[in-house]
Amino acid sequence: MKVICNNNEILEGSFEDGMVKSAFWHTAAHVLAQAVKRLYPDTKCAIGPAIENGFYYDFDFFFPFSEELLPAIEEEMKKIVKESLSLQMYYMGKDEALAYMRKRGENYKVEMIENLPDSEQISFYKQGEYAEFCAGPHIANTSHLKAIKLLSVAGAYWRGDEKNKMLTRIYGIAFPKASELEQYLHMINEAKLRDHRKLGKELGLFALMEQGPGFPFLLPKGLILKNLLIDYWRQLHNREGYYEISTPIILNRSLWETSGHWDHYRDTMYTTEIEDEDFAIKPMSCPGGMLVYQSQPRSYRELPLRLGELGLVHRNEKSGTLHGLMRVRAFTQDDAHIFMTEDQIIDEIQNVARLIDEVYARFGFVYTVELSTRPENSIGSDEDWELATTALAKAMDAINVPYSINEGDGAFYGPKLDFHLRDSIGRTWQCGTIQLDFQLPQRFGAEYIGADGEKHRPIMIHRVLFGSIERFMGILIEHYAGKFPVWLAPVQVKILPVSDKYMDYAQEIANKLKAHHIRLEIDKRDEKLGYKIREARLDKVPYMIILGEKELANGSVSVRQRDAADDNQDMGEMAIEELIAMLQNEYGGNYHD
RNA sequence: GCUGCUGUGGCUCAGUCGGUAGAGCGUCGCAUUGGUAGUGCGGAGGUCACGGGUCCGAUUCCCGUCAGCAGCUCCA
Repeated sequence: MKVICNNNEILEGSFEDGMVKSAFWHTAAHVLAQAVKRLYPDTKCAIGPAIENGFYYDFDFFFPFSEELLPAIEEEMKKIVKESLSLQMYYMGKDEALAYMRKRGENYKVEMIENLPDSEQISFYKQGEYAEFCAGPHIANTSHLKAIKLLSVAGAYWRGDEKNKMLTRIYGIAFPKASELEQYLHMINEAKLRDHRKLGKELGLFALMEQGPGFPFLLPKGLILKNLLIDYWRQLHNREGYYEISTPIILNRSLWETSGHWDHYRDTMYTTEIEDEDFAIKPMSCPGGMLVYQSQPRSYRELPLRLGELGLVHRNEKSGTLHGLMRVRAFTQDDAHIFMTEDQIIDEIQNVARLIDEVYARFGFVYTVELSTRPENSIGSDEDWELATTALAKAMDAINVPYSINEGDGAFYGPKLDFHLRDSIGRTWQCGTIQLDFQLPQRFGAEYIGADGEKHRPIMIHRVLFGSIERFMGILIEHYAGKFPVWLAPVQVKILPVSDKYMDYAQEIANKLKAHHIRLEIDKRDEKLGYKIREARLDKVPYMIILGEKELANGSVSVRQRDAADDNQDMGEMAIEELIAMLQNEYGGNYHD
């Protein structure tokens, strides 16, 4: 496939090549715009790039657009593909380009061109009657776009600013072959099957009720999962020299004014009144941690002082942002605040980064890291920000963890390292974060007595590993597609008696397993074995054991194991001790025992 | 919050071009004591999200509210 770049340079490559793929989808976006202009000439085109999976184009339609129009546009796109239009690349001066776009009434394009430097030669790409100013590259001919599918319609603000007009964004995907498109659509469908909202309901993990939008209910099995994560967390933090604390959920206004939240975070906080005084429900646990630090005089010998807290926080998130367990209004942050001297910064950041890496590795996650720098609406001096940002970068460099820079996305009190995990359809969610903070200790007047007998100001790290335990659970559900490893499975073993004649034996076996803290259920229903197996399989239970005449006579159990292919493997008959040893072996990380 | 779409028994979904609703699964009862992906029969269960309007009559049409879905903005 040929790709045409600026200066009319021609490159040759396959679709699998990232640059070619991007040119391919970018061209598809142009064809989408061309089709829309043919069908609805008065529509204004804004912007239409290639994205990670496919492409989109933002339009300003002169009528209310609805999804039902997509098939017609898709048909028009197919016509354009059949016309086998060659792409031509040429330059225009800024004035000429402006005149061209003004004449066509493309006010969004005009605005974009106006923002370019005066001297710049503006590259245009043209196929057939449709020309668009664009940095390229594009594929050389529309005929390669054999398989096109428009996927969805959504609103998107012009230039991504919610103060601007909302445009209509059309998402699509395209491939050189129909079979590749089919395969892609199949994959999307498979991914949807592991959506944590669907699985959470099917597996009885959590529930969302309209009586509490954004406030998830954890069902018995979901709470087992959460508690297992907490057990694991406590064990790690014990090992790492943290103290666990618990601070109040409601604290008074003056505390939030001191911390700066009242000024910087007010919209997201739930507030209340107690005897005519303003209070707020905590959106973060940091001020509480700060007060614990200050509850007694501190010596440099105590530093670094690591205070962990599983804090239940509430944030008034806008309704449109809520999403299953991933984005909620109440969640448990596995927070910790580390108070330390300046020369302990690098070590402590590295310790936390290693801890995050250890935790994510335990679940088999790959993650990406972003370093977020000073935002506009921030507090503190330039020097402090500079020092803090450099410290975070240095710490990551020292342990060889790659990261990208996210300009201006830091917390209002300091820069941060964010750790992102992926959900089943490729959306990434921030989980872990490490934030360095010089401001809070200052605002609260925190101190410690140094070796020199003088008072000094500590520096503070805010950090979370899971981030939100609820969000982390959501990601785990999708990551494992509900098939939790034995140590995390809410039910590890399901006992299936062949008939109620073997119920006593089932209870006897259950008692033996329970003595080893194995989580189990007995299917006591009056149903046939095949039916019980089917249901146990849908529950994605790692092991089922079958008890009937044969097992009773031999004092044994028959075991079936859930395997990766979502099938069940018959492991045959074994002694109960053998089963327990096997489970304990797989347990590895069970922190109950 | 914004744009678009959706809202029918516990779940998944039919249906009503306006005359107050149905299936499968689940649940309950009875029969069946069954050996590796659904035993048979029977019963219960819904003011069709909520409020208002139009109409002789609204679950169906219109408006509003709430909730959900996709995306945007924001964010753990």
